[in-house]
Amino acid sequence: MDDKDLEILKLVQSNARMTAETLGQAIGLSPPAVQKRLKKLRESGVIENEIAVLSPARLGREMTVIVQVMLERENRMYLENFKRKMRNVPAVQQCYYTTGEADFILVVVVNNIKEYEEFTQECFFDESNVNKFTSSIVMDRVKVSLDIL
Amino acid sequence: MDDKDLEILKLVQSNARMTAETLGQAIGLSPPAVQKRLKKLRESGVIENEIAVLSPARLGREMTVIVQVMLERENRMYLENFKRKMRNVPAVQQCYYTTGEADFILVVVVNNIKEYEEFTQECFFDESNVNKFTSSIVMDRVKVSLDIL
DNA sequence: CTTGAAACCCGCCTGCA
DNA sequence: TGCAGGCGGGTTTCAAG
Repeated sequence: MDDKDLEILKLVQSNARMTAETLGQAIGLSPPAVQKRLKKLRESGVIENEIAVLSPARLGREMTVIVQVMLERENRMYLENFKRKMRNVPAVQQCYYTTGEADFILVVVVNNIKEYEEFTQECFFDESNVNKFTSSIVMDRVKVSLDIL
Repeated sequence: MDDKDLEILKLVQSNARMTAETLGQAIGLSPPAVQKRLKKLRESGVIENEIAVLSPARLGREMTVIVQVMLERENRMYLENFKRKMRNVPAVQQCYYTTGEADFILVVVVNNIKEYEEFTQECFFDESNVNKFTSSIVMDRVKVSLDIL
């Protein structure tokens, strides 16, 4: 992990389709050298995976909601149950276990308000440990990225 | 956009490195056919881009904070200023303009608490229109994905 | 760096609606 | 007749020596 690796990461985190040749001339390295570095970065887990980012709008996913969830009881079993549920529900794009007022903060993506209502029914009312939750409707997805460099 | 396209999207949204051949035999299509569909999906913007997902832990980005921001004044110019700022600050991974108590909800990724303090100084105190903000420290990134299918 | 193998891209042709 | 799938070429990219 040196500066060259970091430069490669900075580039591929916003575009994974760059060829080794393009990357190479951007940072001053031969294509095979770049490929070897990429291979190591993937194997070591620095690059976790490579994904296609889809357009929510083009696919009818018009609605994003950020939800703060307060649980009833906070013992370990309930926490794990809730986490497992979140991982398995497709509408939940992101789930964070946090300090502060809320126990969990979610980013939920659905087609419309009806689907959101169904989601809350399934996850927050039925057989659940949720005490309270507050929903914030997203009016503008100002910035959405996973870049960390 | 038919079922085959949707199947392709479902696969590539979690792994963009699948070859056209692999995709083809998963959904019953020849490799060239898959490539043509991918090309169209990219050109039409259904696939916005393809990115490498990096490991925050491996890169020292140990700290994720979810921030709710209430602005002082909500007129258009201040909103746009704030949005522009968020887009330009690298620590801000995500920024949503929302209904509800908070005007904006942010996902911020930093190395440590000191960097977070610097971030708040830069974005919330100096020459800014921020009335109040609350920080929730993330203890567990239970689920982080961009999948929408 | 060089080489062999594999994946991708671009024609053309065919079949079907 | 127009659109989508399949096949073949050449070209680029990838991966091992």
